[in-house]
Amino acid sequence: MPVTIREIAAATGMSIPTVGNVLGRAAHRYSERTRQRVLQAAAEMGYMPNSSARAIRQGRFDCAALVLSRSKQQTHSYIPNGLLDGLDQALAADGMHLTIARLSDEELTSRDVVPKVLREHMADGLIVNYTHEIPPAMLELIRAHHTPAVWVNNKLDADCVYPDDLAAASSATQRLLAMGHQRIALLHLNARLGRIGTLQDNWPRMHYSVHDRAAGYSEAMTAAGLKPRILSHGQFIEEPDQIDACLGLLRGPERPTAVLAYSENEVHALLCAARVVGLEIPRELSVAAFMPATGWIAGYQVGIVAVPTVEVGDRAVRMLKQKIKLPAKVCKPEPVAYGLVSYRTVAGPAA
Amino acid sequence: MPVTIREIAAATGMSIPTVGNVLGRAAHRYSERTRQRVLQAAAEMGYMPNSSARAIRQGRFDCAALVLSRSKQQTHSYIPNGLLDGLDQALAADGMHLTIARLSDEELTSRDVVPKVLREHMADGLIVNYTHEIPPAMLELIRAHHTPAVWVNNKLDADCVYPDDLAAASSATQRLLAMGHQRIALLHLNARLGRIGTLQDNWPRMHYSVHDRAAGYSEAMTAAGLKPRILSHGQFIEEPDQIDACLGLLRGPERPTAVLAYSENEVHALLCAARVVGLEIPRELSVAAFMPATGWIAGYQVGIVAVPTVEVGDRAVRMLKQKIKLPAKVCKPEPVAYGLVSYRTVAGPAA
DNA sequence: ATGAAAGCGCTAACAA
DNA sequence: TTGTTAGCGCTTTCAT
Repeated sequence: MPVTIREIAAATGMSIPTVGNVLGRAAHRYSERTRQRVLQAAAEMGYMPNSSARAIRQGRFDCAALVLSRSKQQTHSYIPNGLLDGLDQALAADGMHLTIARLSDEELTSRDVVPKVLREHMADGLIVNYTHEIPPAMLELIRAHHTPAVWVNNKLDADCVYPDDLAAASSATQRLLAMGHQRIALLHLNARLGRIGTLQDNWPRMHYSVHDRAAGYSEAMTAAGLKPRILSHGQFIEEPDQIDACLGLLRGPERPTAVLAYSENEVHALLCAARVVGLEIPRELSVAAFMPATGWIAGYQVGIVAVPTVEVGDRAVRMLKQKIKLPAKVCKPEPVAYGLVSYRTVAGPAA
Repeated sequence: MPVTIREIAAATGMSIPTVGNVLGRAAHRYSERTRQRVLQAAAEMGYMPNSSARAIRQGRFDCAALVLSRSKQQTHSYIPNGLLDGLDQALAADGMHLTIARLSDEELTSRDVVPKVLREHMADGLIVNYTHEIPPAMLELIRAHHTPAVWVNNKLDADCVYPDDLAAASSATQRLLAMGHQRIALLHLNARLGRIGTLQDNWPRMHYSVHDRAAGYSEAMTAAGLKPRILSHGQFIEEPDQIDACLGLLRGPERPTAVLAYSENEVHALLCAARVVGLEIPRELSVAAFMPATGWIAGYQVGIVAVPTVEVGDRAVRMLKQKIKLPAKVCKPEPVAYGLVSYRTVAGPAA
């Protein structure tokens, strides 16, 4: 049986509100003696406030719910650690906490299996991390919930926070150009996100970063008077033999001196191919990848274009707090600039 | 303003309990007409039950909290998708949901920064996923919370659920032996988990699987009259050049015909080295790794010893539910058997 | 089959 | 400085 303020009141001979106030935000109104007695009794008895009782009284839950899609294919959660950190930190600043709801796409179509978090009222706002195109049933659910919602990692008309991949790809390319590289390739082998297409494609569409990273890269190359070179599954590679594809790139004519990889996934194959061909990194080949944090891959600490996951979480919570205050508020989409670019496998091209 | 049963009562002319009962578990006690009116009004007005109100009335939150350590180094959350799935599913079966609390080790030492989830009363139980050794401050916090707790992915004296790495390593090795392999090596290059040591080492210790996978493998090899061969950072490899280490293994005397990799991490380097040496997989080299799910690495779909993450989540929740019912109950540690072993990069040794 | 009354734990008025 | 009263939204008696 958990301890309540009533029991502390009984134990100390104080009234219930006195105990509540001392343990709450009005401790200063009471005498030192009373405070001590109450605090000591609370500590001894192991008191912890019941957050539901408070929630009901104050009319808010001090809670945000993170809504996630459920992907059967991926080994790890598509929640980068940084996102959780950013969310958690920003929420904790206002005494809020995070609750989780995962939905599989199947659940969304069959109406009765709606997860509890969306069926009941238990959060002041929703953070929706839906990396593919949002299924219509999902949108409807969120709307019907009448709870402020902010979308992360997705570009929408409003109320979203996402990494600015367009700008990041462009500036990363510019950096490589500034170092003297001319033959820079963009590598995107991972086919799981779906084929490259346009916004008219059927759901699930690819993540916006597929397009934006390619576009940012191309723009920077074109601006420098160079021809973009994108090695991308669905465009040039038919078979999923990634190492062979990379070998082709590194052995073919006009071997690139620098490669920008769409994600960690490409790096494995690329580093392997470089080793087979006998290229020294970074002297003969610079490698950089879009990743949330630095990581050692096959012995290399790979240069990264650092996806600003923490900041996305932080900004999403800030936006959500605004919307909780002013439920009618519609927020402009917020692209988040990529952070410092770290380049351990990157150098100028060999002379 | 969210809709309450009082407003539905006003709109339909029914009493508050009538509405509450119809929308709750006692709908059968009312006439068809009443039920229809109430349900329709609720639907039209967009009613959703307030879970805090219910929680306070019923004396339980229908909520479990997942307590996580915060690791600065890892790119992805150390929550395998499967764990979340298992937890979520088992909780949803009883109308429960999941809340998250992340603690950094720094927070644990300074007393006042205790996360809300551990400071307040908001869950009926705790699922603690602490992959390193549990810091004493943490244990104390959990104990002081007086809430049933189950530990996952860790071996403790009681109340824990963890993958049975010992048995899995042994049986995976036996399988390879049964296929005709004799020169089987265990590869563990990842140094991040800390050096291999004994239980007397200082915190943070390595994860138990480091020891158990090695032990299970060694046991099976020894039982077959073969000498175990463990290539492990801190034992033979001084520098973190993983590819070179793997090249050494594959080029050295007594080249193994099969390699059991501690995790995905080792596979990158190993596959790369195999390519450099020119070994055909799986004909000349079989590769299997301990991983939660199959994944393509550098173009290969790697054989796995499948970490039973879903089942761990499921079992943890079951155990927690028992402990919620009988708070005094102490549960025996539950090793979870590894699931079906899938082997796409594995075959018998070349004759 | 339905409603009246009471109460969960906490907090916000207000009174003393 | 402290206690009294009332009420958040919902559920559970117990009458009617």
